[in-house]
Amino acid sequence: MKSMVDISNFLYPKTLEEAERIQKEFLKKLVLVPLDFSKVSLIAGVDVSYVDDQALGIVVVINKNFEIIEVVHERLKVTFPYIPGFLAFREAPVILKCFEKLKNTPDVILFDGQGIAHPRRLGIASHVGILLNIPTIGVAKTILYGKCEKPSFVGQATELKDRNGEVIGFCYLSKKNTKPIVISPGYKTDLESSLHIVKSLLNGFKLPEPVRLAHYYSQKLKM
DNA sequence: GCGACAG
DNA sequence: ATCTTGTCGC
Repeated sequence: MKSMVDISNFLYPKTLEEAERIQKEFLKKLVLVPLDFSKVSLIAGVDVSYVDDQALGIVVVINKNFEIIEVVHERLKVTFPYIPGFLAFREAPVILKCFEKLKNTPDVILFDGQGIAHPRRLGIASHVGILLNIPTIGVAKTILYGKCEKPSFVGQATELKDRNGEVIGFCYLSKKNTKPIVISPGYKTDLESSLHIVKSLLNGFKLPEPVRLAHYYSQKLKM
């Protein structure tokens, strides 16, 4: 996949204030529209793990039959600390590096983290989606921002709402004896389509297959 | 000022 | 995320 990202400026803020300005600027570019899963053929999953001060990024591309089409990985020294609300500034660099190497162009990308379920609507899924101009969805293991009632049975989705009561995502019980996952649209997807797509990719596991595989490979690559 | 707080 | 063994539940 060809690199079309004008890296450098907004990728490495020097202060939190600068990072917040970038998020507010990116918010203007945020687009939330339905994504027809029937027109999707390639789905990517992204994950990042760490070894000392090195970030290991992984992108796994599968088709709708859950067959692995491509896997790429890259390493990059981390330059930004982990600060809730600013995860993208820590992980986007190595993720973008992976996409520069990727030959396929996925129709939608699933992230391990939030989409718009974020204080400024700019979780890592939204952030990277804007940079790549590819539809994205956030699939997190815990809530960063917002409140929702706990789903009580497998398959139930409860609305995740912000302080104003606006729905920004869903808490979804994808499997028995597990914690609900947090689903939110990232970019060029919406609430309904992001939930539908994630459900379609579960394949019996807690996390959608692309994300599960990405996490699996990122861990295995360190052995 | 006191909690909450993706990976 | 990462440091780490066994263990409860399906």
